Amino acid sequence: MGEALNGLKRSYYGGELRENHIGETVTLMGWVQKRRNLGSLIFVDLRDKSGICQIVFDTAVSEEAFEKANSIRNEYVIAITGKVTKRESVNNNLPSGQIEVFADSLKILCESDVPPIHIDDNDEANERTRLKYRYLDLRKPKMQNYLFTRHKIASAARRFFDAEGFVDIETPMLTKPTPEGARDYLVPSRVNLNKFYALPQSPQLFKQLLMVSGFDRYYQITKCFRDEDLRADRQPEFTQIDVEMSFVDEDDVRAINENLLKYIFKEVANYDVQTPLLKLPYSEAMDRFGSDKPDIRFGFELKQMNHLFVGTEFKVFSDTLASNGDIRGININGYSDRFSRKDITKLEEFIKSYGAKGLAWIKFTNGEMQSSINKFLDDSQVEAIKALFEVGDNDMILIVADKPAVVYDSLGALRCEIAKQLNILDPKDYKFLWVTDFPLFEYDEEENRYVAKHHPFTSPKDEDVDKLESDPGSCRAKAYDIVLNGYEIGGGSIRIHNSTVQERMFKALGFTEEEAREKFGFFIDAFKYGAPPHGGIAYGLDRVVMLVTGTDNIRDVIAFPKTQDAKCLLTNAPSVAEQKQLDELYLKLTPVEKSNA
RNA sequence: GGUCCAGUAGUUCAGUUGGUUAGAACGCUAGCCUGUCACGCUAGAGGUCGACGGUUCGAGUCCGUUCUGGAUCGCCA
Repeated sequence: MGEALNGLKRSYYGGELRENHIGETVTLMGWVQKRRNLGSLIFVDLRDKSGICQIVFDTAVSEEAFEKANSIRNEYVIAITGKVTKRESVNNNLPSGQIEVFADSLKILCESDVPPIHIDDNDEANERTRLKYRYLDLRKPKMQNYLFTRHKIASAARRFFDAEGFVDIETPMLTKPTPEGARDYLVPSRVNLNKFYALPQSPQLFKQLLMVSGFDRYYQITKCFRDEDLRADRQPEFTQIDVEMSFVDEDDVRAINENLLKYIFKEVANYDVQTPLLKLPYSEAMDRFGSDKPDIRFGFELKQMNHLFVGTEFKVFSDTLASNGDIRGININGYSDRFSRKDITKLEEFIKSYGAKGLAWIKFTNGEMQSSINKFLDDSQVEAIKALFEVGDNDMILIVADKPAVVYDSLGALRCEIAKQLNILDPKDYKFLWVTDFPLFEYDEEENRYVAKHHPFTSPKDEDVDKLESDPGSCRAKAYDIVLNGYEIGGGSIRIHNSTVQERMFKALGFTEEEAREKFGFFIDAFKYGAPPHGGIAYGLDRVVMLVTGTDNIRDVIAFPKTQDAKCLLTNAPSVAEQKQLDELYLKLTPVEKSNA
């Protein structure tokens, strides 16, 4: 049982006390980090959100108070009143280590069971345990710092947008299922039997309608939901900084967002973002880095080698060329000695997960060349390769031959994997860039049709509008992604604001007129009543926080995250619904063999 | 849907070729201790080795199934 406050007021956060407070009588409240009992002297490390402050109980207090101090344990919630004193022995590891508080009185506000995890940044408890007791895990200073940083980023963004005349407008959480894109989370409607809302994958349509309504500049920091498989950087519900502007083109949107990033990174990380940011067309990003979200903190760029192997005896390469495939390599320049044959075999295993069938290699060490394809290389080829990759000593060329998509995927991932293994990535080195000029469509092999690469409301480049019907594959979009250190932290586009072009777009995507009407009729209609040219962007807030805090786990920056199975280990959601609820919704469950109950 | 990794005390881990009573550190409990801050010293408690099944005289260890968590490919307009 805990004692009541009875009007007692906290006068300071303990971690904020310094030498200038010496002599003051203070009241502190917080959690017991640690008690050290030396017999007739007890030290207590008191923790609150500001940090740690050492409290001392000695024989000057009443015997009763001393006994009480002796009874406290880790994670008890206590309030103490006492005098700030210069320490006899200082602790330079503690910001408040010059002082301590000699306690006169102690209230135990709440006792605590022995916690299942240690409240300490160095605690290495299994994530399962941490998530089950998330409220304890979040007591760790490191975890608190993640969420404080998250708050600072969101808060800086709001200040920036407010100053620039953007309006924060909420859009519905219960909305219309969207046929394109990710799987929706569906919500049954009780008063409209057999009908469903979907949770928004993004406020896309609503923010565009707000532009039609004339709000001119909109932003919202809001949850979005996608029922897809999770990853270390992907959660089923995540937070988007959503932005839309009227009467703008691509450069206008990019310019204001560069200022936003400059402001946030200065405020939160004291980092100066150099603007204007690098702009890389999609085709160049793929060509040089094999990725549309390249990490440009290091080189190892891809080079096409097809012309060097025309007429080669090496069957893998000749077959690749015969089937319009691609042969590309990367030069791991200066690190050849860091990779044994065994290491290269592991790299080969790595790229196989991306569909590549093998990895050819050429090492140049101490003036000598070793290679897995030695017998297929003549002197002129070797010279050409040296020239192409500007080979110096201690270089290693890694080569993949396959369908272009496989070559891009595997080598793009490989250069990042190798940089990671070499430990040459500085997380505090923020390398931003825009990737621009995305293809408008990509071909979906399964559905046998073109699908929108970004979304169906993305405007084609002006010069490509005429190719919507004749050559959709070559249409480029007024779309841009903002990329930071290999992560896509945001993406956006100029939207279609012309209902005729919008209808042509739906047609190109294979929608019949009826389908387009049924799904997006309200949207097409809206654009018949005067829609301004508009465009915007959306950031993944969680990813931005990850990059600023330097964690590679998105769950670290979300207070109550889900597991890979989209479960919440704390609340045990999702769970079985009560029959009464199902009956009200006229929902009937299909028995499944594997019960998750 | 596929591939890979992990699961042993509250926590993190060790556990040899299958062999006696499954160990360590931290944490916890009790006692002692006036300058600790990774306090120290003494004593002690604490285990369904994720679960089920199999092989064996004998299984933490081998085999199968399954559950849980993680990484990743597909997927994520």
